[in-house]
Amino acid sequence: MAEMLPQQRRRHILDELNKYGQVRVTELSHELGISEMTVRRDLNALAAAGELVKVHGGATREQSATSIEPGFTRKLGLAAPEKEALALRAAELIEPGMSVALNSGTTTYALAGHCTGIADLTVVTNSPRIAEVFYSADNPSQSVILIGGIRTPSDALVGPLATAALAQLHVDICFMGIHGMTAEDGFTTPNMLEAQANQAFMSAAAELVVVADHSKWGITGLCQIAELGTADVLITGDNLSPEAVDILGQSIETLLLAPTA
Amino acid sequence: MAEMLPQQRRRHILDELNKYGQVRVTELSHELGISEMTVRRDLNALAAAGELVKVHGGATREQSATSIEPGFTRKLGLAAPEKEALALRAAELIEPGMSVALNSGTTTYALAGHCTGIADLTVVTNSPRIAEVFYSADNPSQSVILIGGIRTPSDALVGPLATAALAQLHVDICFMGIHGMTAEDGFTTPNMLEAQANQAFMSAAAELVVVADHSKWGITGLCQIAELGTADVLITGDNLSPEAVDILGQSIETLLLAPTA
DNA sequence: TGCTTTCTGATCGACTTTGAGTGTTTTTCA
DNA sequence: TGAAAAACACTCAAAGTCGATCAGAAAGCA
Repeated sequence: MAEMLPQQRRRHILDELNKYGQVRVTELSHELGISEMTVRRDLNALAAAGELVKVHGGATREQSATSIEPGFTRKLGLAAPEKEALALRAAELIEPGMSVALNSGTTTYALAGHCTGIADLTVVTNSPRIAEVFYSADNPSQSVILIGGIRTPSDALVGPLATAALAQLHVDICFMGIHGMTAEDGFTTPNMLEAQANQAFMSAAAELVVVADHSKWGITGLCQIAELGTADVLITGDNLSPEAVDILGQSIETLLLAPTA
Repeated sequence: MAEMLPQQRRRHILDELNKYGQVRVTELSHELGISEMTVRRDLNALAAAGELVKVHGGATREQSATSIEPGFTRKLGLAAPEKEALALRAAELIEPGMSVALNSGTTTYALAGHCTGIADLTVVTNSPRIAEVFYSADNPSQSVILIGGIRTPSDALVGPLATAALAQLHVDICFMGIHGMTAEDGFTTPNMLEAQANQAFMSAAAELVVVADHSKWGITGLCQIAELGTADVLITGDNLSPEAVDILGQSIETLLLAPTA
């Protein structure tokens, strides 16, 4: 191997990494004809730049999508206390015997955990993860309908199959988690197909309850699901700014503020 | 297997776990070419990180260990070697670019583990667990359609929603696991709704491949799915009795016997 | 040329990983 | 129930890896 500029050398390391998914210090040292110390220095620089992840013996590519989805589990941990409060407040709206729809989201996921004890519940959801909560609880008086479709990264089943299935169903109440809400743009989500599925949820429900923690206010996602006024009830945290509460109060009939402290 | 960095090794363990739902210390040791002690250390580290749950002999996914799911996981363990052999044989029938249907079952679950690497695959299934295998693998060239419905104890989504969804779809090939088969009653299953869903799978597929280990022969479930002759291909173990092979050969065009030893 | 800056390689003590030995615990099966 | 087999955890020595440090080499600049 001819002499290489440091820049080329690092480029080469990244190429190797892309080719094999891993590089080891000893191999690079031998292959490039440089000392292990220099290889380590290169790896350190590349790691600092976020190009790779150092591990004992060498380095690997960052993405670890295969292990645990950070998208869902981690997000649940973030605003967990407030989400729990919203979920508790939402669960109070559910009576035994009702049919309930839960779209996919971390707040509705938290809500699901509080619903497994309610008798004679029929649950409709497009989230395999939420369905799993009820499967595990195995409450014989409950029935769970999982809507089919293709899965988005945020664990929602969407697409033609999902909307077609929802068109056939009618539920008493739909709890809907969203990604953003503003006075102008209403409820929004970053995923177009999810927005479509959520609209199908709305059509299938006699009553629409939107659950959204205070951090959702002021955020506009790519796609509008509905105007603010479409929701019959909005459940949010009592740490929402008074101005926001004021604006929301004008559009939405019932505003429930869950205690967050 | 090339030398692996510890980090990669652990990821590999998690991949195996996602594919098969369980891993064994001895198998991993042999497969990765490392001592059992090192495998145990890896499992301990992964268990400490909450990525899996250690059990005697190996490790399982958190889900199946905490939630009571005797129907599925245990059954997989029983005839695992033969099921694996069938799955391998079945996977050979799949070409890149195909659309494939997998009904719910332990054999098709095993098959799913061998399909995650096939490019441009479209997978249709009514098993959340099988869908999860593909979600975890996260192969960007594959798309997974999960059929909706209500869930049976054996992890199948069935009912009107399921059959309606399948009526809209057409796949090149359907792999179907069954519970019993005899000359008189054909392929059978104990669950009526599952039988119905399986018939919908058949209608949606250009080619029907039934996968059934030798223990299924002579068993009649409550509900007939189809006559023996309906299957284009039957994949079973070579430890099936010669008489059964003879009878099956008369009804079914192609009989594939997977080596079980 | 002489000076500074940057890069490099060797050394070395500290740390990590690994597999084998050994005794204990768990499981299996008669 | 009890013995054999399998799986387990603990420990230790060897091998491998790491980063701090320092001296020399190379490159940039006046």
